Amino acid sequence: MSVFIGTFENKVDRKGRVSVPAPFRQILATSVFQGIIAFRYTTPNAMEACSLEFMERLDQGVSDFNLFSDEHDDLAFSIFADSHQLPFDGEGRVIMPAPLIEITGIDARAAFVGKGQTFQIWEPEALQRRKAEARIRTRDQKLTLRLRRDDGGGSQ
Amino acid sequence: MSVFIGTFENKVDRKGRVSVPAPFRQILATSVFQGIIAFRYTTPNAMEACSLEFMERLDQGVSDFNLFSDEHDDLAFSIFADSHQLPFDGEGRVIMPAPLIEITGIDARAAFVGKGQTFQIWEPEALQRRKAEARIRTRDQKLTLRLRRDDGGGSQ
DNA sequence: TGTGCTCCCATTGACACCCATCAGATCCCA
DNA sequence: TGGGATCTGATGGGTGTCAATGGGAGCACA
Repeated sequence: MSVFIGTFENKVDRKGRVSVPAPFRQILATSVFQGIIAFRYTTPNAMEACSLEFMERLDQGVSDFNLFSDEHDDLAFSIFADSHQLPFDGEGRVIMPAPLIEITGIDARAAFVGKGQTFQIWEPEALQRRKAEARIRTRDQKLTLRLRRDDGGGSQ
Repeated sequence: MSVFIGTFENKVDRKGRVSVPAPFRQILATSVFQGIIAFRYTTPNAMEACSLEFMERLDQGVSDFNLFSDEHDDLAFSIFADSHQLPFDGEGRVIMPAPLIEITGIDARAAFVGKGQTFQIWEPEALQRRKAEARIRTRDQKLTLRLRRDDGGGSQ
């Protein structure tokens, strides 16, 4: 197992803790950092999450721009500055940081959505709406899945 | 753990001391010099910071991003001359040097912003403005994150 | 003698760690 | 094939520990 697959909905307790789904934790088991990195990216109402290793590879990608260049600054800000390192507790839970709760509107429950090398965390109802939209759009546009020629480094 | 991630806002006490966030300190724990190097670079209203080791790599020009190779003298002037070596006290705090306070406009609070291999220290409100800018600009320019083609070590 | 800095100690509040319970799935065996 | 035993994952809650902060005592240097 190496990719995040499936959707799981878990409870957020009054301390702000959520269990990261066991299948996801299993994928992260080999990571040096026992936990997840959560950050905001383009999708509104959702936060992205990944392993620390994935983040480090992003960093190297960013560094291919010149360090201290404007592009690097902007990207570093958008990604690293608004990232949160969330360690697992003994039971595989993480604490939802306040800023991310605000962005996502997560309250009593959180939905974990696999996206391959990363996953997202949603407020369940917002996720439902998003899924409905996606269904309609794919039907209308008759989008089909295309397998990508395998070359290793997929982007996001 | 090897990259500076996240934003942390701490108080500056009347002696000019600030706690360096614990996660950052942990990354610096293996450094020979127990403290941080703070210096001014192009970003107005902010100071850059890193470990002593990172500074040495800059100096040798062996950093991954072959940085300023032509302009080493300029680099030496703009960075090394205005660098400050700030040791931790017993509680992991550093003292903000007057010149850097002046540049950044830091007063009662200071925000530590992870940028991967380095981090920045900001006056919190100036940081908010900068973050908003960065977000707009990355969206407008459609800058996207790219994973560097994986050089072997790819875990997950 | 005064100023500035470095240790050192006290306080506090958050959260990391620990343990208990509960629900669902699987297995075992009569 | 049905019922109990077992296991794992999800959830709830208590408490000790540590990070952040404030302040004071001692020391160096002017």
